[in-house]
Formats: sequence, C-alpha cells, structure tokens
Amino acid sequence: MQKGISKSTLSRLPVYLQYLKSLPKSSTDNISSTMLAGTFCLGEVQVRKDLASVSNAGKPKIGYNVSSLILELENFLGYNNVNDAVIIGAGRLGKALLGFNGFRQYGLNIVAAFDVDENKLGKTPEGKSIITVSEFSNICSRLKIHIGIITVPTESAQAVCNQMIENGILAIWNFAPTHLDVPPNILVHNENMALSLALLSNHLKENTK
Amino acid sequence: MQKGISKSTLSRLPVYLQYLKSLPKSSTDNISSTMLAGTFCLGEVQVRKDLASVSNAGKPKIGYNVSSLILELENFLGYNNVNDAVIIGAGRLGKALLGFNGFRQYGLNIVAAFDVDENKLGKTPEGKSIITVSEFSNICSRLKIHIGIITVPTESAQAVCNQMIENGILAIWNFAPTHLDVPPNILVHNENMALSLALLSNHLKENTK
DNA sequence: TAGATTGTTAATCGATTAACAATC
DNA sequence: TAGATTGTTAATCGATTAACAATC
Repeated sequence: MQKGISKSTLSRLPVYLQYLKSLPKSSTDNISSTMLAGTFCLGEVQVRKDLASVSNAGKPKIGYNVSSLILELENFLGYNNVNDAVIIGAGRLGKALLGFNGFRQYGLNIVAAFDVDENKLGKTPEGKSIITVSEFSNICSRLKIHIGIITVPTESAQAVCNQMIENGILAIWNFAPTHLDVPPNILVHNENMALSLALLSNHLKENTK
Repeated sequence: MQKGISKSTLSRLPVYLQYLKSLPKSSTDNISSTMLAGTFCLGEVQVRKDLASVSNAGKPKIGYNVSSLILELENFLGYNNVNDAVIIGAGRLGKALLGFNGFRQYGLNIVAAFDVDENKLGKTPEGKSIITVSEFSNICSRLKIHIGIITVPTESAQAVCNQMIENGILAIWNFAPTHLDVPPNILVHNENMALSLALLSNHLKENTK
C-alpha cells in the first residue's frame, strides 16, 4: 500500500537514496537503520518506518541490502520511468535549469523551454530548444507532457500557470515567488527562495547575538 | 516572545508577506485572516495564530492593517537588516544566483562568488566578482560574512562546507544534492531538487492512472 | 445594538518516539 | 545460544482545528 505515504516520509526518501548511491561500491553490502539514522541525525525507528513503506527486505541482524534498497527507492520515487517536462520562461534561471543535465538521474527530462521574447529563441549550448510560446499548446498536447516548470517573473506567473493547466499539465514546479491558484487536482510545488532565506536569517538572528 | 516559533509557521510567514506586498496600494487598507486563509486554502485560525507571532495589531471586525502587517513581517523575517553572503561554485547555477538581484528584497546581499577554476574568474555582467577560492578565507573574515551558498558538485560539497565553517559561516544554503555533516550550531538548508521532483512524480503516479 | 472578526483555551489529529516481541 | 536488528503496537509530542468569549 504505497498510497497514503506521509509527506514527511516522502521528503526523506530521496535523501536516503542520494546517500545510498554515494556509498562506494566496495563498502558494505548491507546497511542498518541505525547507521542511516546516525548520518542524518534521525531516530532509527523513523528510518525503519520510512523504509518499510518502500521495502520489506530488511533482515534482522543484517539490515538492508544496499543495492536492492536503491532499486526499491528509485522505483518508488519514479526515477526509472522518465517524465517529460517543459519550462516557460527562458531567463537566467530557466536557462540554467534547461541546461542542467542532472535532472535525468531523477527521471525528469526537460524537453524544451518557451519564452515570449523573440531574442531568447534558439538553442542552448547543450542543444535544447527555446521556442516561442505560441507553439506551447501544440507541443504540449502532441508530446502529452504533464510537468511544467515556471520561471517567469511574478506578474506573469498566474497566466502561465493557467495556460499550462489548459494544456494538460498536472504538476507544476513554480520558481516564481508567488502563490498560484489552481484546481484541486493540480499539484503546485513552490521552490520558495524567500522561505529558504527566512530560515537562514531567522537562524542568524538567534545565533549571532 | 519571537523565540519558539514553529518551523511550519515560519514557513508560511514569507508566503503571507509576498501576497500582501503584491496587493495593489489602491485596494483595501485592511485584510482579515478569513481572506488570507481563503487565498491560501488554509484554516483561518491557523492564519490568525501565525500572524499572532509577529503582530498584535489585529482588530476585531476590521482585521489587520496591510501596510503595518507588511512592516511587521519584514521586520520579523529580517528582510530589513541585510545579510551578506558568499557563493562557492561559479558554475551555471552559481552564476545565476550571483547575477540575480532579486535577493536584495529579502535582505540578502551576495558579495561575491568563488571558484577553483581559473577560467571562471572575472566579473559577471552585473559587476559581481568571481574570485579564486584561495582568497575565500581573507574576504570572509574581513567582511564578517555569516551566510554561505554552496553550488559545487556533490563530490566537493562537504569540503567546501568545512571550509565555510572554519571561516565563520553560520548558515549554509546548500544546492548540492547531498547531506552535509555540520556541528549542531550551524544551520544547513538544503535546496533539494531531488525532493521536489519526488513530490511531482509521486503526484503524477497517483493521478495519471 | 448586532455582527464580524480577533485571540485563546480545549479537543483532535497526525507524526515521532518508546517499548517490545520476532528473528536471523 | 546470544546479540543485533527488524517490524509493530502503544505512548508521547506537537501542530492543526474547533469552540467560544472578548471587542470594535
């Protein structure tokens, strides 16, 4: 029952996965929840409970087989079945994301970016296209794309969001610092830089006095 | 007592602030928790409780004065007292962050970026410097910088992190997809793209079948 | 005054942690 | 067998929500 997985568990799974993948092949074959908990300063029971939602191959006294656990996590997180995505907004950030080829390892394939500015159209050094937004609808429906990435300025974010939803986008990764209004079946994940900064600055305020 | 504010409350405050700032000056002078709750699909009591941690100027029947609330939020979140920061890693992402001037409005001033690669040294179009890492220690201690941004590849992230801590950095904004080991008084905020992608892909898995 | 809205106290809900039996 | 480690059930903790008195 991989249905009702809690958001907090889901947020820790990729962290475990990253760590497991970073382990040298030559090191241990197996890893215990105690070890994992130690490296992340978490409770060991919490780790076990998290892992229980993706695997039941933990063995008492031995722990979890690292390579099977990696596979199970990748499977569960969907890193194996690649999802196509598009970007609207080919500014600095949009281009950085478009050119970054590290998303592939997380099962994300950015097909192209779109922009209204004619001057920005063309190809990135990596060979990805920046296309005029008037082609957006075409390409989106033809390729059945379900993930949209928003990297436009705040003012146009909601309009771009609506356009995405009209064209079948189901999950939105929003880098614009604003709240987006969407129907309940659409997921918006806000990459909220302001929030991140608030955490940093709050920490400093309490630790530098 | 702005001490024991919960992390979940702290994460919502910047969202309120952004929204309040986006309201046209000409619109309402006052806003109620009911309205705020409506636009963010939150409980109204939750909003009131959040706001209570930064303000006690809410008036029954009237609500909160928008402009005072903005000031109180900015104050609380530290957007007024600017914090200097440095970046290590002047790759594509590092440069995008360095060149982005929108952080200023959140009280973050990125002083410079550092890199080991001689070819990357110089100035950005915006006039910010990319400096050799051997100068890092100098500049950091001279300017008393407390925020470090990590945009190096995974392999060097821990080393860079250690170097930052040695030079007085207290809060780290980590874009490298890896866990960093730090002493308990140091804050690491992971900008975890893998986690974001996991949320998107999990949503799709459950909504496209 | 009546009604909308605040702020607070108590109840609920969900996630984390503790305790422990099962087992390799 | 003894000990380390898993998985699960019960207790605790914290955050959200409900109920309600205070007040402009």
